[in-house]
Amino acid sequence: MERTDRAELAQTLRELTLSFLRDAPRHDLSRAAAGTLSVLDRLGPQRITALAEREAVSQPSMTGLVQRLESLGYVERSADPEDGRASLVSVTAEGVAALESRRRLHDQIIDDRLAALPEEDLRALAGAVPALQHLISTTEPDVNR
Amino acid sequence: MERTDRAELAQTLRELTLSFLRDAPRHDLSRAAAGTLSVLDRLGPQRITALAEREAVSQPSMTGLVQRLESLGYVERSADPEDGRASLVSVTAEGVAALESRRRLHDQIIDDRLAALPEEDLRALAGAVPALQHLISTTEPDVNR
DNA sequence: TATTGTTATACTCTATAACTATA
DNA sequence: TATAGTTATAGAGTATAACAATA
Repeated sequence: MERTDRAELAQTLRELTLSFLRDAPRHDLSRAAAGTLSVLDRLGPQRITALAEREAVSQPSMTGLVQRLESLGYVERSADPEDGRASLVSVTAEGVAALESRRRLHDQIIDDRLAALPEEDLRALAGAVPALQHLISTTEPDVNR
Repeated sequence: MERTDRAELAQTLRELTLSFLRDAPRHDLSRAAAGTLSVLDRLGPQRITALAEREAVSQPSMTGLVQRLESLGYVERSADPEDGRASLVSVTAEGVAALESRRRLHDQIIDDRLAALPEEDLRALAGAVPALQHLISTTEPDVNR
């Protein structure tokens, strides 16, 4: 693929991301909140520091986020039996439900937009699904949110 | 296209969006800030109310955003000669430069990820570019940011 | 009266710096 | 000393309600 073609593709993907981003305010969970719940859901209880690194936020930010999620009933905290300094955060059933609700809502918004496209476009997009999935995994081990 | 296939496509696009979204904190301009500068760049001076509607934020939020952009030197305000109540916001050369810098940075981040894909995936994505552009325009008249 | 915009107020989410407790 | 986490503080960015000025 030519370098200029790749640049055009990158630009298109940037525009697509930003166009979907405008829909984000309709959700109740922030990106970091949804990402944190997803990590806890898939990987089990985690320390504050590990969550902060994964979500690319500071440790104090993650402390505050966990406190907000705790007050919403979406996560619980327990002492780490192996390290008296650390605590382990785990997701609750309510947290999993909120996460799935957010995913369904977001999928529905995108699906509504797809429904407006002609069949030809949908075929082209369907053909690109494996490539898109590879692209997702290029730098991002945690995307299923 | 089958409904279930479309749902899978929607899910893939959601995951892609969120994986790119994690790169957003590296930029200095917020989504609303970048979108506002882009509108001013392409459409010329606009009223606060028009900008608020376009960016889907409240009028007071846009007032605050414009004040911050003004203090950064990215926009200027002048009186509307046709309506004493209104003011017109316009982008400065510094604002355009900041906008373009942000676009280049984001495109580069995405391009770096594309560079890691095999040629086969790139071909599939290239074939989906027209469809992606149509998808961008389904609900979003302002995406070139 | 209706519209344009600002101010007042509050909450979320982010950051850095300073601190406490444990390793 | 180093690490895990919290608290203190500040700023960006969002909202609603109340207000001033103009149409």
